[in-house]
Amino acid sequence: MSFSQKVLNWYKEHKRELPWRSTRDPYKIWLSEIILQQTRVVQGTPYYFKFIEAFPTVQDLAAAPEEKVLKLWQGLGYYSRARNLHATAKMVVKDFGGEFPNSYEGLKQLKGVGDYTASAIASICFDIPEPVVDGNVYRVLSRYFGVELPINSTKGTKYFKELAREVMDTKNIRDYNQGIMEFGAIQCAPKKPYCLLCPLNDGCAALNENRVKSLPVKLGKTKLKHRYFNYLVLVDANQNTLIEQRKGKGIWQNLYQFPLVETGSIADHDTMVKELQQKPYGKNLESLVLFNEEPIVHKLSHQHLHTQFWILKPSEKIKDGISWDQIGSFAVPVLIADFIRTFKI
DNA sequence: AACTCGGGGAC
DNA sequence: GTCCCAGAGTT
Repeated sequence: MSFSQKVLNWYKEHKRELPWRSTRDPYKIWLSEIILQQTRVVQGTPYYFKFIEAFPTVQDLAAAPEEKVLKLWQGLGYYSRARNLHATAKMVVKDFGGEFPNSYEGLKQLKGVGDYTASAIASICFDIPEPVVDGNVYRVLSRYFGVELPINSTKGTKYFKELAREVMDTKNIRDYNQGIMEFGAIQCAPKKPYCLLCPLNDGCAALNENRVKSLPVKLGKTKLKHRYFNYLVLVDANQNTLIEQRKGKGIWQNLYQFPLVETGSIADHDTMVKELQQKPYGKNLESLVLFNEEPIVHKLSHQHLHTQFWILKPSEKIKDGISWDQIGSFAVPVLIADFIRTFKI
């Protein structure tokens, strides 16, 4: 039996019933694929339901303000996905009459839709024989065919895409593509796959050569940066506070946060007093109190954010502030959301 | 080709 | 602590 036929048989037997598996609606498939980029199914699924409920159609999504899209996306990470999601919805409505492109090349031109996602939508919605190559597929192919090229190298990326194209089932591309990803997620798992009862074990190069543990090969990660954040939590006599929107490049673009002072190391009280001289509200303070004695270390992929929250009581009322109970309506990073949850005025 | 961009779960 | 997740975009 062929590789692809074994994958298809396994999939038929073991596939999970997922909410986007029962439709060919390009809007729903596209939404699910964007949500699931670098995201586990269990983490993304609640967001899929939230978005479908808030925006049943691409027109609804396109008509929404970006802030509402970001608020719904809050907690899922990689927020450029949400911004691109919204931009693409607007483009589909404005330029394409509300219809998604029905070709691989057309789909790839959408913001946030790259090689993988274009192949996924094309195959799942339109039965176009394009192979998907996600993290699961890299793992399955590298093990079964014993490929040692790094999956995140230029040569590796090209090689695996060609290999995936050679072994795919063009007649059942919709099920095959989802099948090989599901197989990688459940059977050919990253750690301790149960090869003993794997239906592909006899032809698996990695298993036969005892290389399962060392495949796939991946190039080294870039190293960690440490940053020191000091958030200024203003609370005036009216229970108003100040927030601002992150602009420009970097993390959390377009999300909200408290005014931020970034320092080169952990800041003490004196340092903050000096820093505050530069702020319009920082010169006349009734009090400046550090909320968390031990810095909170918020961990991102490539950065650790050592964070202190400073509670400021200004002598005068804040202008351009918001009342504290409005704060929940803004999209904020998890770091800020966690603080808001624990801090009671 | 290397870097950036989040958060969470499994181990 | 480490690794990885239905990757894409920028430099």
